[in-house]
Amino acid sequence: MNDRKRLGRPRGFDYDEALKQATSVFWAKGYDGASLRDLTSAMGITGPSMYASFGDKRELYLKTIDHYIDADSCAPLEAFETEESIQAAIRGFLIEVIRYATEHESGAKGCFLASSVVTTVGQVEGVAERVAAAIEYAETRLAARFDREVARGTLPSDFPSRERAALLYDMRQGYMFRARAGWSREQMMKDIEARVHMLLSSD
Amino acid sequence: MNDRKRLGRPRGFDYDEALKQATSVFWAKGYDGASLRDLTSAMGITGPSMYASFGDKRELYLKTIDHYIDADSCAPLEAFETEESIQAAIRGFLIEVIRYATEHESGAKGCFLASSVVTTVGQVEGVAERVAAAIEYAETRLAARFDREVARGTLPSDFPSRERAALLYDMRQGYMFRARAGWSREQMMKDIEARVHMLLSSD
DNA sequence: TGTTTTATATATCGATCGATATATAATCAT
DNA sequence: ATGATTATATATCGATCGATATATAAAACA
Repeated sequence: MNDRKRLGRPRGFDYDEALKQATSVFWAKGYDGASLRDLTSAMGITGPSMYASFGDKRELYLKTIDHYIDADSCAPLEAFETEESIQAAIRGFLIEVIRYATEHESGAKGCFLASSVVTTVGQVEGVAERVAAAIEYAETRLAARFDREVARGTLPSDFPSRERAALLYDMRQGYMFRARAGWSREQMMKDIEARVHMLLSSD
Repeated sequence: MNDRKRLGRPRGFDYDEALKQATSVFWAKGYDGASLRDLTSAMGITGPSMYASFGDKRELYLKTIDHYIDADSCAPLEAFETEESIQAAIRGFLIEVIRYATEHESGAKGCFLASSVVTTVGQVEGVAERVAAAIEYAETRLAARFDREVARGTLPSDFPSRERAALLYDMRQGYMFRARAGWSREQMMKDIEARVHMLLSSD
């Protein structure tokens, strides 16, 4: 169906890279605060190219959200899934969350979804369901590892996986919010061990 | 110094009520998304009256944030401080948070700070320190009651009050985020009891 | 009553907004 | 080479943005 070579003049910029730059602008300035001039300037393309490749401003915005969910916020989840013990997994997740919240390459603090996109729910059609899906997706992956530990016998058979996954995700949201308010990495790293312990407590 | 009667024509609108309406508009549309026409229309005043009474758009925005922190988000904290037992206090706090997140009179979901203001950190001068102060204020009040319970002997002497207060606040942020994404009151009420228990766990 | 002071109402400012019409450039198909 | 197709560049559209100049209305002071 889709040949590698398409008809007509090929585009002179990298689609995903442009989307990434647009994400940074939306992240830093918000949906309405990001003007088309801000966006196209950061993307390195002209207005008409943006409209031709991405649709209008709203469609570009939704594409940045989808791209972000797919590609940008996975390090904590991957740490959670690959660390050897469940303790190390939780610790790794929280450390990566804090690192991400405070040291993102774009210079923005927090999380695109939690710090910017959340404002446009109810204002930009299509946003609410994407945010809800992102929560559901992350919690499912978190709960899955807890379930695997239960199956392996390293967690008790009545361990409330889904409940603890939700709590872990709430901790993530808390860190994102604090980072946005200017909290430092060091401030947030302090009670990680206590949180690891609490997330695994049986009683 | 300030006589009750001031010189000149008295203003024809209620200052705090206008501020409250402005808050709703900023909450629903964000800082840049809220136009002066949106704002003045909701406030029931004309443009020049807004500028005369509140300054410019940015100053109005900061005033809505201050007013919101002072007056609008206290129900959960008050429940936390007035309930008889510490268990009931935590339960009451979480229930009030969920109610607030899903049933605010303005129709907006979530929390003004967590769902809108957070986007404008780094964009509108004066916002970051206000958000940080709001976190600090809430956590201090939460930790204070834990400390009181320790003093009363209803919590162990090594109970980590500040740490648990922070976790309780993170739960709040999680609920606000979920509410913004469209989660229902019922969905969020499910694991309250488990959370009450976990927040008080000693081991 | 007249002066001063503050608030409101009308009208409108220049700047910027998102979006596009038009023309040109670069590729594939024939 | 020629036509079809897609991307880019320039210029600019009407609408709306935040903000204000001017004139009028309503109060306290003299």
